[in-house]
Amino acid sequence: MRSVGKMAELLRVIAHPARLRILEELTKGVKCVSDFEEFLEISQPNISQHLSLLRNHGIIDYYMDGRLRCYFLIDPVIPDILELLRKDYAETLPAPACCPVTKKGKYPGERKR
Amino acid sequence: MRSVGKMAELLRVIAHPARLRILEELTKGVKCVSDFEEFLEISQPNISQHLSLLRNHGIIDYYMDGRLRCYFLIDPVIPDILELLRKDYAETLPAPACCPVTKKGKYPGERKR
DNA sequence: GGCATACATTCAAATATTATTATATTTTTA
DNA sequence: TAAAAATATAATAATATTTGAATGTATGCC
Repeated sequence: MRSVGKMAELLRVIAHPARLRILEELTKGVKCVSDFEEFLEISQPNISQHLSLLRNHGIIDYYMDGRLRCYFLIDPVIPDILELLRKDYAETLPAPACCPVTKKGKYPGERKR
Repeated sequence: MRSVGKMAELLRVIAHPARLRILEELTKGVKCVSDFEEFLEISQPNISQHLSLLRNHGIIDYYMDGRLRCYFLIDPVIPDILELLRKDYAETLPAPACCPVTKKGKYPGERKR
């Protein structure tokens, strides 16, 4: 079981639009840096920096193909997280039943929303 | 379908150890601020700051019970994400099949790991 | 009304993240 | 072997996040 610290670290590392798009692409297959340049409107060094961050955290890896670096996903939780994020939830969660569970609480007052 | 920017924003907001612990507790039921003080080793104002951030992003809400604020989850994706993060994955993803999909690539060279 | 409780807000300092620019590295090709 | 291609690294500047300290606000109770 992952610690809360590790969970936070993982989320922090993927919580960036460019990195999410990189990961989305990698769930479809191997991609090299120049492939990413085609659809990310950020500079090449910046793409490399995002890729390095993901690799340093064990989320992706690469192999060499001539002078290309072919990146691919290695962390299996990533496709699952992306699938959840794409999902549409119709409703917010049901409001809690009338009586608060909190230790000090008594009968609930007005809901402020 | 959530935009990549919205996905990143959601992840960024929950990607903090204290906020993850708050959310873990809230998946179990309603909690007020003093309940959180018992297991988070951070100051009361800091707890309030984290709660405000989560509320400003539509992840939690509260109702008043006398002078207690009873917080509860409203974003339905949160329990699902937490469940995924708790899950243990035995293996890393399988390495990609031998031939890179990348446009420019030829036959893969040595894997550098 | 006055005090205590429960909690929020504000401001500032410390720290972390991000993007930019310039430069370096590695491999292929001519 | 020199040049070009593909990519990484380093340094810096801009921005965002986090925390701590002080103070503010609302509610219930005496």
